[in-house]
Amino acid sequence: MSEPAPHPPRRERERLRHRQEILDAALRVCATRGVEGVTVEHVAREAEFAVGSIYRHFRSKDELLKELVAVLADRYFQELDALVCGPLPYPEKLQAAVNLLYDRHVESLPLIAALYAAPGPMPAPGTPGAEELRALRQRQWAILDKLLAEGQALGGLAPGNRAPMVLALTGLVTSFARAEGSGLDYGGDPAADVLAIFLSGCSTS
Amino acid sequence: MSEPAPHPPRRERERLRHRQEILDAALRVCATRGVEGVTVEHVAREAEFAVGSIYRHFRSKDELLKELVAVLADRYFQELDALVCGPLPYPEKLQAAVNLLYDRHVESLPLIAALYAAPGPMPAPGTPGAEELRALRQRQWAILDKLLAEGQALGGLAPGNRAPMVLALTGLVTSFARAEGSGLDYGGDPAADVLAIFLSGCSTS
Amino acid sequence: MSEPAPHPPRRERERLRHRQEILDAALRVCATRGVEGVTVEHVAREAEFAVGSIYRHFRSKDELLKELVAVLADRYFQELDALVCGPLPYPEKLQAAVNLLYDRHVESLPLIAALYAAPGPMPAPGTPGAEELRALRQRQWAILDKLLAEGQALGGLAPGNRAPMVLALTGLVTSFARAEGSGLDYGGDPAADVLAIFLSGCSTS
Amino acid sequence: MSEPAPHPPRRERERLRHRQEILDAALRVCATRGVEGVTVEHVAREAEFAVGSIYRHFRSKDELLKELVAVLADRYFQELDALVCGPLPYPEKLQAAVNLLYDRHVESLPLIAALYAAPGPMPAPGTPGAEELRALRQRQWAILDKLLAEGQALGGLAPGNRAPMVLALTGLVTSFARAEGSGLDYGGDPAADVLAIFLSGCSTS
DNA sequence: CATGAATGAGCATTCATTCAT
DNA sequence: TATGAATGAATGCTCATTCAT
Repeated sequence: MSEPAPHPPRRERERLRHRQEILDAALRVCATRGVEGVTVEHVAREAEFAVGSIYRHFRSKDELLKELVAVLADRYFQELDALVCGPLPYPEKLQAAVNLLYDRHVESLPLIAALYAAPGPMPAPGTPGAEELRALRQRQWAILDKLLAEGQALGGLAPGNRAPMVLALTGLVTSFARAEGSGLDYGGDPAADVLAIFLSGCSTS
Repeated sequence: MSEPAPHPPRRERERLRHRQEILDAALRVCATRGVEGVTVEHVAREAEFAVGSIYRHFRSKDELLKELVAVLADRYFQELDALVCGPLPYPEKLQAAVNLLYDRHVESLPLIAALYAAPGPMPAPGTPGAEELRALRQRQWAILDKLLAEGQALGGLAPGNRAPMVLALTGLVTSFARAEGSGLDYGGDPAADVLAIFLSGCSTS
Repeated sequence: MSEPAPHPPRRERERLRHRQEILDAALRVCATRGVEGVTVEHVAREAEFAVGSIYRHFRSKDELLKELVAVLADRYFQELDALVCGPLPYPEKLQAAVNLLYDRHVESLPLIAALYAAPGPMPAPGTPGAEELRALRQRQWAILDKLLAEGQALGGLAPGNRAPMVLALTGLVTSFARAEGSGLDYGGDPAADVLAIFLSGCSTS
Repeated sequence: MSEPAPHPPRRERERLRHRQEILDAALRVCATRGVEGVTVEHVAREAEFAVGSIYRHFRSKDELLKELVAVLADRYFQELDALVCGPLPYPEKLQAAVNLLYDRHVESLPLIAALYAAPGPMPAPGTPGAEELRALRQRQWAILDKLLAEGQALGGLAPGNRAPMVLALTGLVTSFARAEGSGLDYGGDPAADVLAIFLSGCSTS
C-alpha cells in the first residue's frame, strides 16, 4: 500500500542514537568509578536503559568497552591527523601537536590505556585487548612519524632514526600529563616544557 | 634447665621461606595473568599451598599484593639511592642511573605501577592504594631530585626548576622501556638514547 | 497513545510473590536447621531460586532475616494490640490475650527471639540486632502494659507497679510454650494454667 | 631402677589442670564474644596453648563446649540439690532456692541455654545437643519437683499436679533474670517478686 | 525492540581439624 | 605431650549473561 522506505531510516537513526547514549553513559561511568569498577548494570542505569537492552547493542560488556575506546581513539586520531596534515608552519605545528597530545592525555587517553593496558610494558600477546592496543599504538606512531618527518625536512629536527623521537615525544607528554592528573603543579607550563625538552634537552649548552 | 630456643629458629626460617614463596608465586601470577587477574586461588596453586595457608601469612589478598609491591619497591629504591649517593663522577653517574631506571622499569616497576595505578592519571585520593602510590612516587622523586641537583652543580645540567627534569627523565625511561617490553626493537640503544635526548633533545645543533 | 501501565502491575505482583516465597522458604529453613544454621544457599534451594536471585530481593542475608522477623513480629503485634484495644470484658480479655501469646510463642516468637537474641540475657548493645530486639521487646511491653492497666482498673489486678506483672506474664507463657514445644504434655491446659497461676499463684488459699 | 609410681600422679594432675585451664578460657571467650563467636583459636590463645593442644584434651570443639556446659551444670545442680535436700525450714528454703535459681540464671544458665537451645521451643530431636539439653532439663526438673513436693507437704503449696508449678517457677525466674540481664531495673527486688507472684499471683484478694 | 528477573560460576575469606616436628 | 603451619570445605556475595514477557 505504501513504500516501506521512509520508515527504516527513522528506526535506524533511533537505534544509532541509543547506541551512542549507551557509549556516553559508559564513558561517564568509567570516569566516576574507574574502568575496573564498571558493571553492565551501572552503565544501564546511567543510560536509563534496561540491562538486557545493552546486549541488544553490544554482544558483551567487553565489546562495549572496546567500542568505547575505538570511538574515543578515532576522534583523537582524526584530530591529530588533521593537525599533522594541516597547513601550519613548522615550529607552530609541532607545538600545536604537543598541546593536543597533552590535552588528550589528560582527558581520554588514560581511559584508552586503562582499557587495554595493564599498565606496565604491554599486555602479553594473546591477552585480550593486546591486539587492539597494538593497533592503536601503531596508528599513533604513524601519525607522529609523519609529523616528525616533516620536522626533519623543515623544522630543525635532527635527521636519522625517528623511532626514538616518537618514543621521546609520547613519553614526555605522558609523564607531564600524569603529573598534572595527579595534582602536581610544579609552577611551569607543561606543554611548553615538553616541547622545550623534546627539542633541546635539559643540559646547558 | 635447657632453653627451648634451638628449635624456633627453624620454624621461623621455614615460615619466612614459605612467605617468600607465596610472594614469588604472586609475582609470577601477576606476570602471566595481569594484576587484575590475580586470584588468591591462583596464587595458592602457583605456590603449591592451600588457599587457607595464604591467609596465615597475609591478612588479605590486598595486603599480600601491597607487601609484594613494598618488597620490590624497596629493593629498587635502595639500589637507586645507593647509586645516586655513590662516588661515581657525573656523566657516568647519570648514565648509570638511567640504566638502572631502565632495567627496573622493564622488570618490576610496571608491576608496581599496575598494582597501585589504575593506569591513567592516578588513583583518586581515597582509592585503596592511592596513598601508597603517592608515597612511592615521592620517594622516587626525592632520589632523582638529588641526582639532578648534583648534575646542576657538577654535571652541566641547566639550572633552575628541577621538577620538569624529573618528569622528563621518568617519562623518557618509561616510554622506551614500554616499547622494549612490547617487543619493539627500533635498532638503537634505548638507555643511551634516553640519556642523549634527556640532555640534548631531538633538534639539530 | 496507549499507556504502558497494564503490564507493570503484573511484573510487580510477580516480584512481590517471589519475595514472599523467599521469606517463606527462609522461615522453613529456620524451622528445620535453626537460625544459626541458615545459609543463603539453603534458602535459595528451598525457595527454588538461584543464590543470586535472593540478592535481587534482599541486600544481604542479614537483611533477609531481619525482614522475616519484622513481618512475623508485625503480624503478631497487630493481632495482640487489636485484642487488647478490643471490646472484650475483662476476665475474658486477659484469657484471650494469654491464649494468643501462648499460641504465637509456640509458633513464631521463638524464631523472633532466636534471630535477635543470642539466648541468654540479651545481645550486648552494639551487637547486630540488639537494637531491633530492644524495639520488639519495647513494643510488646507497651501492649501488655496497656492490657494490665485495664486489668488494674476493671479486672481485679493488684494495683501498683505493673513491671513485674509484665515480666511474670511473659515468663509464664514462655515457659509453658517451651514445654509444649519440647513435647512435654503434663496433662493440663497450659493457657488456662498460665492464667490461673498468673492471677493466684501456686499456694493454697 | 626406680618405681614408676610417683610420677604418673603428677603427670595426671598437670594434665587435669591444663584441661581445666582450657575450660576456663573457653568460658571467658564465651562471655566476651558470645557462644557463636567462639573459635578454637580464640580459646587456644586465651588459654595460652597451641591450637593442637586443645585437641589433645577434647576430641572436638563441640565436645569442649559440651564439657563446659556439663561442668557448669553440674556445679549448679549440686548446689541446688544440696539446698533442696538441706535442713532449711520451708518458706526460707523456697526463697533460698529462688535466689539461687535467679543468681545462676543471670550468670551461667544463659550460656547453658545458648549452647544447647536455639532459644525457642527446643532443638528438634535429632539436632546436635538436643539430647543433652533434655537431660539437663530433666535433672533440674527432678530437683525442683522434690522442692515443690516438700512444699506441698509442709509449705502451703497447693496439692495436685506439680508440673505446672515447676514450669511456672522456672518461667518466672528466667523472665526476671533476662530483664536484669538486659539492663532493666524496674525498682523492685526480682527474687522476692518472683517468689511472691509464684505463691500468690497478681490479682488482689 | 525493550525489559529486568533469574541464573550460576567465581571470588575473598573463615575455621574446625590434622599432622610433621 | 605440645606446637602451630597446612588444609580445604563452606559461606556470603558479585556480576556478566540469558530469556520469557
